[in-house]
Parts: sequence; C-alpha cells; structure tokens
Amino acid sequence: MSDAPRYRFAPSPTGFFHVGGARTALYNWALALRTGGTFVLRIEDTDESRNSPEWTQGIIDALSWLGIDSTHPQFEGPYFQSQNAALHVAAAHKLFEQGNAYWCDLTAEQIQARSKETGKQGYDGYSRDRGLAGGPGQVLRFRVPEGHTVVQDLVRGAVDFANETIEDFVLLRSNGSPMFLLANVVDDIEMKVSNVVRAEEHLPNTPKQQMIWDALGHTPPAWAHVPVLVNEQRKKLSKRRDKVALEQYREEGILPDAMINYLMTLGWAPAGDTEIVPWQKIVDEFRLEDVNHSPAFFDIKKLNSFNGDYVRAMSPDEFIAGCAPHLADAPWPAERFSADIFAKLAPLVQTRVVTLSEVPAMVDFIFLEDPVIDEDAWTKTMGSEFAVNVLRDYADAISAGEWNHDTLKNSLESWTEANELKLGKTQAPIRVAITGRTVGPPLFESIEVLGRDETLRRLHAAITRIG
RNA sequence: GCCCCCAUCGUCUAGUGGCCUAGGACACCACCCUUUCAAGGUGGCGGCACGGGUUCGAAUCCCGUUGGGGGUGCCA
Repeated sequence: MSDAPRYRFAPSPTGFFHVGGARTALYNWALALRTGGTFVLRIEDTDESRNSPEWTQGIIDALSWLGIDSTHPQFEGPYFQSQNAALHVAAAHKLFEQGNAYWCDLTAEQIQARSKETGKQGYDGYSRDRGLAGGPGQVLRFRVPEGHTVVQDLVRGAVDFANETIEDFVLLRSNGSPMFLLANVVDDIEMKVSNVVRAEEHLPNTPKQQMIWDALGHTPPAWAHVPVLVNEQRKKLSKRRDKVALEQYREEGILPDAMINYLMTLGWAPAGDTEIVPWQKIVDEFRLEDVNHSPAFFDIKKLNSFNGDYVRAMSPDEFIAGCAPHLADAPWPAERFSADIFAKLAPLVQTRVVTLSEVPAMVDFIFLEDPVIDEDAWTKTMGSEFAVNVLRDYADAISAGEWNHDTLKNSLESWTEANELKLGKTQAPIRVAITGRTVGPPLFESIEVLGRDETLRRLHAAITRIG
C-alpha cells in the first residue's frame, strides 16, 4: 500500500480549454511529478446541456500539448464523471438514511417567494423536518449541521466558515441526477484523491464538500486554492470576453515550453533572478506554500517575450521543423516554396519573430511571384531624390560578377560612398523593390537567396513604376 | 445584501522583523552595436494602498479603513 499523493485535475468539457485550467493542471502535474505521486484526469461531464465530446477531446489534446498525457506513468485517466452516476446516487441515499440529507419539493420560484417574505437570501431549510419520502419533483438537500467548518488550505491557511451562512444545498436534482458538489466528492473518495489543487473560485464550495466528506466517513483531502487569472480589468478570465483558448495560442505559434514556463510564473517564481527556467527546475522547486495569494494578470506581452526567448533558443533544425505547420497555409502557391531556400533564410528569421506564425510574412517575398508592395513603404522610400538612381545603378552593378551577399553589399556601399550617403538610407528603396516592405531579414542575404534574374527583374519593375 | 479571499513598480514577482538606499523580469524611454527590423549590450523611469498600533527596529506581526476579487444555481 503506497501513500504517494494523488492529485487530480477535473475540468468540465463546456468550451475551449483555457489558460487558467492549463495553469491549474500544470500545478497539479508538477506536484505529482515531484512527490512521486499520481495525476488523475477526470472529465466532469455531468451537465448534459453544456457538455460536448469535442470539448473533451480538446482538453485531452491541450494537456498533451503541455506534456501531460497517458504516455507518462504518473498520469491516470481520463475518467468520466458521468460513468459514476450510480455511485453518486448511492452516496446520496446513504446520506439520506444517515439523516445528513432530506427531500424538498420547493421550486426555485417558491424559494424565491419565501426569501422575499423573510427578507433572507437563499433557501431557509423549509423542508428540514417535513419528513418527505422523495419522489418526482423533489430534490435531496444536505442538512448543514450547526457550528463551524474550518478548511485547512495549503496556500491560504485555515479558513473558517460559520455553518449558519451555508444553506442546505442540493445533492440530487429533482430528476434524480447528482450535482457537482456531491459527484465531485464521491469521485475524489472513489479515486482516493489525497490532494485537491484548484482555482480559488472553488473556495466557497469547500466547506460544503468537506461536510460531505465527513458525513460519508472519510478524511477530507489536503486542499489548496490558487488565485484566479484575470484580464486587464482584473476580472476572472472569461471565455466570452478574453483570448484564453490554449488552442489559439498553439495555432499562433506559441511554443508549449514557453507557455508552460510563463503559466508557472503566474503566482509563483523560481528561485533566483531568472524566470525562464527548465521544466525540471520548476518541478524541483514548486511548492504550494510559495504560491501568491492574489489574482494574476495574464499578460500576453510577457508571454510573447518568453516565447521569443524560447524561439531563439531552438536549434536551427528545431526552428525549421517548428515553422513547417505555419508555412503550410502560407500566402504563396505551394509549388513555389522551397525547403532549401527557407533553410538558408531561417536563421536570419529566427531572431526576428516572437511567434512562429510571424514567419510566413518574413519570407513571403521569396516565394511569391511578385512581392506585395506596401504603399506606405513605397511612398516613403521611393520619393527620395536618389531612389531611381540607386535602383538603376545598383541593377547595373550587380548584373554581372560574383553573386554573394558580400559582393552585393560592397556594390551598394561603393555607390553609397560615392554619393555621400548612408547605407541605412540607400538600402531602403532596394529593400522595398525586392521585398515590398521597409523591414525584413537582412537585405543582401535575401537578395543572394532570391537570385540574380529575379532580383534584376524586381529592380527594373520598380524603376518602371517610378516612371 | 450576505459569506470568503486578497493588497510590493503599469504588469508578473523576490522579500517570511535588521542583509531594503526594496532585487529581478515584461512593458516603456535613452544610448551603444548595426544594411532595415530584430537580437544583444549599457543605463533610466517606476512600487511596499492608507491610518493606527507592537518593537530598539516593520514591506514583513496585529487592528481598522479603503480598494480589488471570488462566491452566493435543481452550472461545474
């Protein structure tokens, strides 16, 4: 019999898997790994009206993207809450027989009417002693005892709830199906969960669940409620308002390691002055006791910064491989793409992007038949007095001779000196003629890769356009 | 309304009574480097919400105020 801790992550499949859930999962995962424990995935699919199988798959895929999946021996699941319904109902009846629960036939409207009369919020325990036997239209409610319930929380310490502030909550709906509070506890007992690490929004539920644990004759788990993630308005991240879907970040070319690292620094920090650290260091150092108590803003700018760091840390081959999916649906005709040419440019692109999805726009001028000319860039650079001259003279200069970025650069440098200008100035019209933009990868390397014929063609096209 | 949680630069954090003239990171600004843009380097801006205690000494402990957040479903 092992006493290794059992952590669990219990999302409900009611929408895109979002970054808040990802962080909670990561916290559980890190803890399970360090303690030699287990990470149990349980899909809480008891809300039939909002559930959908594709969301379930989305959760599994997203967790796998974060490195949490069944290929690891410390991963267990997924379990599906809906499959345990019989267990939940049995537990409910046990609570009824023990006197911990009672039936009630009041509708929501009736409860509201009563609370209006008494001036008190919520359900007032009207059916507590009416001795209803259950049946259609009746819900089973938990009989909240007198006294206090103290939740021992690993991040917050002891939290004391006066039981009189907790109403007799519903265990079984009038259609007989179990509610979250009950199902969640029964499953945790069944799966021998020893540690519950979840978002702070569940803290008010905890005394209720702890009472169920007690009434069912089991010792409650070690609780830990971590702060929620918020948006700029400091409101809890919402699927409707905020960009929170993990999938979306993946599509944009955020690297999983960057996402993992960033998420872990929300509410916690590794020792030392560096936030960008290997996963193993996080596993070694992460402690619930060190988690911050206040909500953290999910800052995309900082995520991007982390991602840029991770992108630059990739080997050239890793970078090229990582770009592949983003190159697949690029704006150029597929047959014009060349992996070899991309490989030549890739190292120059690597330090210039923050997310992988920016890569196509950095190299599209190579693979497009004609560069897409940015009109602002055009007017800004082609209006100068020397524009036509530099274009014409440069085209002449490079029409013969060696073809590499050094000679290509030397040619322009000579012209620039002869005309008493700066290279920063004179390269601009050429860059726009070649790439359509004022910014991009280093010019002469780009030209080298483009090739002499195409370069000359674009230079002359620009000269013609200026007129 | 009621219950609960929280409070260090704009943001994420370090800090657990003296190493704090409060450290790092993102963002921002300046300079350097430089073929554009990045990257890199150097520097700068900027914070302990407020008021009372406790203490020789408080960002750190206590109380209050204010301000935020979460919950308050026959959702999870």
